[in-house]
Amino acid sequence: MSSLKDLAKLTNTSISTVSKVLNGKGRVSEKKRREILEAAKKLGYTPNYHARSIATKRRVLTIGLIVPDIVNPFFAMLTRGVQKMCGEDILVILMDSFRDLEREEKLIKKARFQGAEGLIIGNSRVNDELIKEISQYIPVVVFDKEYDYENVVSVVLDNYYGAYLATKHLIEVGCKKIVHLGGTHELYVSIKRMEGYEAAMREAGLQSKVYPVGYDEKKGYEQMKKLLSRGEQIDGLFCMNDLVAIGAIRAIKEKGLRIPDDIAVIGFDDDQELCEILSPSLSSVHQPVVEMGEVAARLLFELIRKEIKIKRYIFTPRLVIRESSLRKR
Amino acid sequence: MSSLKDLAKLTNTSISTVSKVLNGKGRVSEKKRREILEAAKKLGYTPNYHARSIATKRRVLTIGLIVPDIVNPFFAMLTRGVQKMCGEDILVILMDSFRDLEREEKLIKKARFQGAEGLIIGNSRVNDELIKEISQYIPVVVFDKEYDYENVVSVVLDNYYGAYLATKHLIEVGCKKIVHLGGTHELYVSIKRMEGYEAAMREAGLQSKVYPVGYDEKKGYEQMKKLLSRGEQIDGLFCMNDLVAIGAIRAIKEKGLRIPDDIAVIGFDDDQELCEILSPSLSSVHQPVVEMGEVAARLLFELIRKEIKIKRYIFTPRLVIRESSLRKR
DNA sequence: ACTTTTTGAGAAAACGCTTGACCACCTTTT
DNA sequence: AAAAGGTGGTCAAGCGTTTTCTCAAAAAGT
Repeated sequence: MSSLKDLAKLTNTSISTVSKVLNGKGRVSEKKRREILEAAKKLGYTPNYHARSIATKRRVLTIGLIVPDIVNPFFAMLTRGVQKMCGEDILVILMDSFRDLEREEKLIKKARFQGAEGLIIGNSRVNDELIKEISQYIPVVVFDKEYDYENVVSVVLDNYYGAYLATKHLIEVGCKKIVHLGGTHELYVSIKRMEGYEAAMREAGLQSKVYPVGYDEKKGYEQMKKLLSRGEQIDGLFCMNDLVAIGAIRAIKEKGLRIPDDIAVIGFDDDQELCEILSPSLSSVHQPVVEMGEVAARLLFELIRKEIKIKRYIFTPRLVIRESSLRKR
Repeated sequence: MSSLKDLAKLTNTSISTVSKVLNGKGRVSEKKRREILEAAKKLGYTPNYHARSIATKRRVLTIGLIVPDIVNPFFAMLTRGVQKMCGEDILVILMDSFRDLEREEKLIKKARFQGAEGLIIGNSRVNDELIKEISQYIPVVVFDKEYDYENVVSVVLDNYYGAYLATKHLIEVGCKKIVHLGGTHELYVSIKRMEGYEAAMREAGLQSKVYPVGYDEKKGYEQMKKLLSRGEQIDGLFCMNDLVAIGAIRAIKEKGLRIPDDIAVIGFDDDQELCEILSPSLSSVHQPVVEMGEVAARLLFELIRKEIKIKRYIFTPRLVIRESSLRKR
């Protein structure tokens, strides 16, 4: 990499002159200007952003956003919310961990050495110790899990309540044999959703049945197919997210069963565009994701400026009932 | 913001000692160490990343990725591809323009002052002059449009051919009155798709009918509803992307028409997860988006290192036929 | 008690850049 | 011809770090 020094040497001028030419400041003769510009091109000079940044004392605030899967609409919308709050002057470095735990850990550890002054971690599976450690160095906002560390703020949806609402709704439309296709037990979100489901079932005196599945359409399809083919009795299905629900629906249709009459289905996340597009349209527990992203970013800024007031921000979910669960009793 | 200097002053030590403590290097007495750590906490010291970066001469390569809409799966997948190629050590600053032209321009202009050493611009509507100008300062990789500027590389899908393929397919399954729901005329992609459609129609001696619509489900729905309600004769529909197709399908269903028997529909982009989920599943022109993202990133690196060989990289689309167009003649 | 080694701490250069102060030289004015 | 003003350019300080070198003081060895 070439520097101003190199350019100055090459053109027999001083560093300051070169700098002035390149920035269009001060007065410099046309001749020298040309020479310098030419030399710059020849050496392929690029200004060192860091040096400039420190010389001008202009600090560009940079935050890191770590998501497990940017293609998942949930995280895409989260990202959108964060970006909205960041405007044009705060930088967001996006890191997709591809649901790879090892990669996620590396990303988290490296972030602060890469300029991030704060971290928003969407739905993580890394252990608490790492969060604790990293939060000693830079502030962290996490989703869907509450921590009691000083520099960590949680933005969570009340997953328990959302699951409870969904399950109760299924019960109300007359389902008796309600199954829950859940996520892995590593994830706080999954656990809470499972608990909410179980609570509603218990309350109604029904027996709960939980199958850990995963997060995508394929997993939902496979699991549901398996369940149906071994003759499991199901008339209601609460899925841990919309994608799983969609997969399950595919399996149900393939089996020739009707939705919602044979099996009523409800998802979680409420990716509106997706849910409404489907036929039958998919009932789901709505999370105000974009808003959550905005709040996360705002809280992170406050945390960075050390003017934080709260430790967590809880959003309350809302049930969106569509065709997939609207059964006439 | 506090600096090492402040800490040194506060603890009556030197800058170097403070630095050593904070980095756990060299030897420092336990007493001083404590004092310094405490002061650091008190002042809320955060190391200046830029200063460190320049002192250690470690340059973190940073690139900017500008997309019009991260929630759109196309761009989400693009992002994923870019991230894949970037691994853990190259930083991606993501900027969502929210399809706001003004914002997009600002983002592009600012990027280089914010540390980006290269720019990947996904599907832009900004004028060529801006691209030309900015590419004098930092290398640019663009999608879907070919430029003849020195520092710009294009990664494009052969949109013309894709549209041609799709239209021809509709013709082959027996459609006669094929309508194209297109994007705006500002976008190169849209134009190419329209041209491909028109070419195929001309070739078959059919009359083309193009309606500029937009990019999302709602727009597709509204336009199609309008067309149907005014009694337009349609038996085939080529949509400029999947979302528009989905909206159109909703309108068609609402009208009580069958797909593909009354109207065969085909989309563009082939967001697999989405297309397969639908019923009927949606035929679409497939773009290898993730791969395109990877290639874009790779080319950008080469451009930054000035070892670029090519000016553009063309991907050839492939038709994925599913239920929505599979009509028995 | 004297030398040698270890330990703790500071001074200073360097990283690449910006910027205000400064200075020669050349014009123009009076 | 002297003063005043304009050019074109250099010097040097400063931004916040890291890191090597140096040095004094304390600890250990003789």
